[in-house]
Amino acid sequence: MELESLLKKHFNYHSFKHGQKEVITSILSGSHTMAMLPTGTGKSLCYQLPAYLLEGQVLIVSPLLSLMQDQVEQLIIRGEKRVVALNSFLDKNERTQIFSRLDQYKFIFISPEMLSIDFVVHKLKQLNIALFVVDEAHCISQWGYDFRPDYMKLGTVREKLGNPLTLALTATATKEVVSDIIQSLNLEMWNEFIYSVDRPNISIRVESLESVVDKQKKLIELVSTLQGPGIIYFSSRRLAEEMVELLRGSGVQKVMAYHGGLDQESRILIQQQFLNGQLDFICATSAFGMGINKENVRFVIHYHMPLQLESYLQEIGRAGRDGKESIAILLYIAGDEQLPYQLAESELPNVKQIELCFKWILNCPDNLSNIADFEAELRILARLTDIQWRMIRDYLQSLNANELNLTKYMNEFKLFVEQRLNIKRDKINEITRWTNSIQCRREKILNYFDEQKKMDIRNCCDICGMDMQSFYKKENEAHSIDFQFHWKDYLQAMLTK
DNA sequence: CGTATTCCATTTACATGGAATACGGTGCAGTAAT
Repeated sequence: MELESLLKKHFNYHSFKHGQKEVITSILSGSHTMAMLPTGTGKSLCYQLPAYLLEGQVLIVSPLLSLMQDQVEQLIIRGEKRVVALNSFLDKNERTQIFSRLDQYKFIFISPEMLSIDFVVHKLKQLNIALFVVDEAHCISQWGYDFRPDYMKLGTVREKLGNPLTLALTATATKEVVSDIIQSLNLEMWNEFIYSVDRPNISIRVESLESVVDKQKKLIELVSTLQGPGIIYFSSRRLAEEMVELLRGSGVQKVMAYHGGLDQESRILIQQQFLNGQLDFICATSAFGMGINKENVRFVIHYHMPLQLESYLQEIGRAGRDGKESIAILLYIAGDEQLPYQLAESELPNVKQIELCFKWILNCPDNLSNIADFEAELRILARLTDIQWRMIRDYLQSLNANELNLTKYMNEFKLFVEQRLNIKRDKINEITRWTNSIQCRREKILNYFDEQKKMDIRNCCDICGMDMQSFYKKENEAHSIDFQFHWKDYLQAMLTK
């Protein structure tokens, strides 16, 4: 077969993994393609192989700078030199240079934010874009509404680029997420490849506890007895840091915290140390995980519950990529769902803030023509975060300045925010119900993703019954090999690239 | 909502309890460029 020989030639693999060939064939037939492949199936091959059969450039929209840099590196290591990442890492000179010879690249990685700049789109338009790829496409649905609104503009961008052939890739997607992706990309006809989200080798367990002290004790007990390596997820940076100290105090040494508050260097370092086995445990926020491919993670513990089952599934999916038996444990105290509710609420502007803003604008003589002029003042006055301000600003900018009925618009905006909040609350309700349920954990998750549980699984979940012995450290376990890893050299290499 | 921190009054103690307040996640990004 032609595809297999290409696979051998460019990637040195002998056979495709589950789903890859179908997705690639679909693209090569010229159909827009929505592919949901389980974590660790080698999603990037789905656009990299077709790239060699298509005339023109492959444009890949990627959510994280680190992910882009990583993919670029991988391609370069494989001998593909025609690769570039368009992002804020480029300095002025590099940028000028690269934009002047964009057509010489085969693979162009880009952030959705960059794609919202007119100049960039103008430049891309002059290319022959053979394939428009949205990597981690669930970000559209998960982030696009508020956190990273440029994700919602990808459809418009696609149109400006002349509706190129499109591939959306993700590992987690409910029917709603899939339809969000299709809609916001403005796809009319497309092929869908949806595979099971189930990961039979991950046992699922909820530990109900009475108090914070119990929870901390339980965490220490688990981390010191379970077979590592493992990831512990928190919804608070401070707590992640504190638990590292607590674990160290209890004799767990090879543990570090990872969250968005750390500088880029520390994040790279800690991630690498975990990948190399110099760290056994990571206390992390949701900042940790996307694009991390560590095969032998044996457990994922949640100290706090995520804001939706989609996130939960993504996070526990980082365990057991090697197919070996692994465990996911959620530590739960009744009422824990209050933190997610609070996080969801504080992300959006509240009624008071909205009223304050509109009132202020109403009293402003030249109100909507130059929003940027009063940004600073208004933001301080209403104590708006970046995200809150952006939502308000984008809404104001969408208004027709000729017929200003601010009261009407304000109520419309309030309603819009209320609806977003209700969607977020529903998701939290869903995961809370799941936590408190007495039905098979796996079955309920699968049902949420519109699947049925098809087989009996050993050590399925705490409801079906499981033997915790399988997950404890083995006696006389050989200590993980310490690689001679010179982190200073590594960092130097990363930073001078 | 729940937890941790700060503030303040007490009846004069350098400490303590209770009230008020702050905090809680995810990331990209030209100051022109066609």
